[in-house]
Amino acid sequence: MNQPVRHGAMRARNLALVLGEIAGGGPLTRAALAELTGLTKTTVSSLVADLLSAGLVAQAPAARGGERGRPGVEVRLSGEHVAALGLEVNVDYLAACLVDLTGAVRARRTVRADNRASRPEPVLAALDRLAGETLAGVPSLRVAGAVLAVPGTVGERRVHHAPHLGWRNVETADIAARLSVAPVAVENEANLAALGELEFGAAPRDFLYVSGEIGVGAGLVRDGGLLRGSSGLAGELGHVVVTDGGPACRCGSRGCLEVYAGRGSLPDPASLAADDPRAAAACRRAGRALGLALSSAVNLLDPGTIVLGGCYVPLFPWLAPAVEAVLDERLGALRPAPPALVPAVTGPDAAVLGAAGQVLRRVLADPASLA
Amino acid sequence: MNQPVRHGAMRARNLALVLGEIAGGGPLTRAALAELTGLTKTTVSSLVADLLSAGLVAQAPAARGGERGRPGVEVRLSGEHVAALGLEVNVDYLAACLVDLTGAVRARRTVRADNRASRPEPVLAALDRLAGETLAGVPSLRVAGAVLAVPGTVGERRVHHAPHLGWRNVETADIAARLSVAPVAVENEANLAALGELEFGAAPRDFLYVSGEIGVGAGLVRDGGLLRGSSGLAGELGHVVVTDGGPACRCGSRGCLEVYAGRGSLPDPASLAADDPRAAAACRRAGRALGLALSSAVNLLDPGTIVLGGCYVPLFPWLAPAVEAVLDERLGALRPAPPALVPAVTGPDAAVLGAAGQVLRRVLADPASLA
DNA sequence: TCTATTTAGTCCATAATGTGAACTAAAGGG
DNA sequence: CCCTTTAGTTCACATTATGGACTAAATAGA
Repeated sequence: MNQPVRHGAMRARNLALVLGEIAGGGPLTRAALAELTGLTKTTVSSLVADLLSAGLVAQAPAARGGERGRPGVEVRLSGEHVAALGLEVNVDYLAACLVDLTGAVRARRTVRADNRASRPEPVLAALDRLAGETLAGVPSLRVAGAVLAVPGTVGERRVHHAPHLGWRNVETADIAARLSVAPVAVENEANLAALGELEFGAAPRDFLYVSGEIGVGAGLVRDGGLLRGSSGLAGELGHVVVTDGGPACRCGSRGCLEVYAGRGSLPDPASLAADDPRAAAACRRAGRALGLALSSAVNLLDPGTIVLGGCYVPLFPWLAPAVEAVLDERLGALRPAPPALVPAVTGPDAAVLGAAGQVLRRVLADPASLA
Repeated sequence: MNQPVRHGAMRARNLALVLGEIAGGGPLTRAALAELTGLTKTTVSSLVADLLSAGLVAQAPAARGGERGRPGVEVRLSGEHVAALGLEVNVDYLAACLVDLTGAVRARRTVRADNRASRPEPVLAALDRLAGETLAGVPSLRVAGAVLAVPGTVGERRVHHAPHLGWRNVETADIAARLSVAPVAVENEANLAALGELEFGAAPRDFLYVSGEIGVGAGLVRDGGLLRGSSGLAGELGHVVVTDGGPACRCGSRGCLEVYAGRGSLPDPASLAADDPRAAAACRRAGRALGLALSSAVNLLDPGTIVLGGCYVPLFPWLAPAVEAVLDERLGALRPAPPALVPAVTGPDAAVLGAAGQVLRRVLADPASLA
């Protein structure tokens, strides 16, 4: 941010501006791009030429319906040259997926693996093999980088603590050194799931994603970016107070949301479908606790929408009424209306997809670094 | 953000870069600026010439202690030309203050006024008179703009709701039209107090400011900027759950923090100084509630530091131990250490100072708009 | 005191980049 | 077949940063 702006930086920004319009607004002619960006036709032509030679965009004559004038040439994102790798280490599986610039998933692999109380080295070796197999199927794409999703707290330079994996203070640089792609970034799984929902799901640009897994996490997406916190530990919704002095939580405290609404406290969706009244009651209890914690989160973060993901998705029809009742009750007078509550649509792939999406986002934001 | 970058924008950024270094790093010579910014001496000289002719900086020969070589000319912020107006409408007073570019308070006025259940027009007329009087004492300064602090929720274009003033849906444009300065922006009082603490207090760049008044508000400052929420309603710490089903709160819900730790529930600092055990016990109760709410806030927002402001400042020695005890208890295992807890230093002026500071920040971020 | 050295700041030719008007290209309409 | 319309390119020009040469002003040492 505090870098001087030279001619190169000016061009880099304009390159990103044009590429961003192409990515956001479908295929566009140079003339339309000039109109949209405010740049001259001359400049747009020159920028598009750079994007073409970098392989980021492709062009084709525009399909048109009888308008007068010379037909334009439409420029669109090219899926044929650049792609991004999303990786995930989770408690009982490893996953990799390759997504091209257009957002199309070109290859995907998942293997079961018990990573409880594991050491990073063998897990990363297995992950690197999986990544290699994933790339092997689609050899012509240049991989612009990878992002790794881990279920734990991730700071600037290291994974602070991933309790279910038993990892503590694992340096990002060490992780990167054990993988055959570069560059590699590491990010919290719930955060990446939130971004996956943003880019591959139906979520608006501004929402709180709640990831219901063994633990409960949350990622706040604001204007397309994540709230990370001063040390990357923001969004620990699972340890928000529900009952002062309630049952003990594995974090050492008591009455946290995770105790009431973690996967361990939720019924099987099958028994709900079978109209088991005990399961429905358990869902209502969890929903009330989730509503209480979310009311605090809404007061503090003011998200426009709340997206329930992970294991909350199949339970959504039973969970949502209780959550909404508490939100209505607690958020009445102060704000116009409580945020909308919706289920996630990306499913268990959200985190890997979000991880790949982060790489794509970096490419779109700074195409000059590839050209 | 999605604007094309032309030569003019390039220069504007570099102008801001140089001015930012001058503002942040005290008086600096052109050579030092070139070193710090990465720009060439030539460019720095040209940029400084623009800043000088805009009246934003002044220069004077450097005081030096026997080094060899030609002595440099030190460039520093000039307090003689540009200033900012901070304004505040609160429940029982109006305030205005004029701060020059160096951050020095050049004039300040406060008048008592009962603004409960008021209409905006007469209040703004009185505020405009107060602003006029404040400016009258210091006629040579050019006022670059004003920011108005109000105790309520503020969105992009309007004040949504200021319950204690009885204002609802008051348009920012209408407010601006009734004041004799321009441009005018409006912002929540707790948010501006947070920024006041940032710029005029001792807070780091990254903290949660808790404003204890009749209600309890909070402003999260991250990297020098504010977390506003999707509709400007973030930071409502006062209505975070402390006890599900606790005593009724004026927001219509129950067991909110405000019930336990609003000004109405806190003892008089004088009785604490007189060692009244009942007052100390009340403080401990409030502190425990504040600690519970803050533990949720820390889990969600991960601030590096928590600054207690407003009426919590005189109570800090009695309040802090209870708050810290709860934070230690609830945040133990997950993060390295709970955030530091410190009292605010700016006092009741925090909001007006922060308001003026916002104008200064805008000038520093975009000096080209004035030049 | 004079000269070398060092550091600050300016001058000027050059390079990068966007602008805008003129121009060329390619379509449809009459 | 020519006119009009729209797309895209060419070229002279403006703006701005660069970098080396130059000037300015101090101290150190002979």
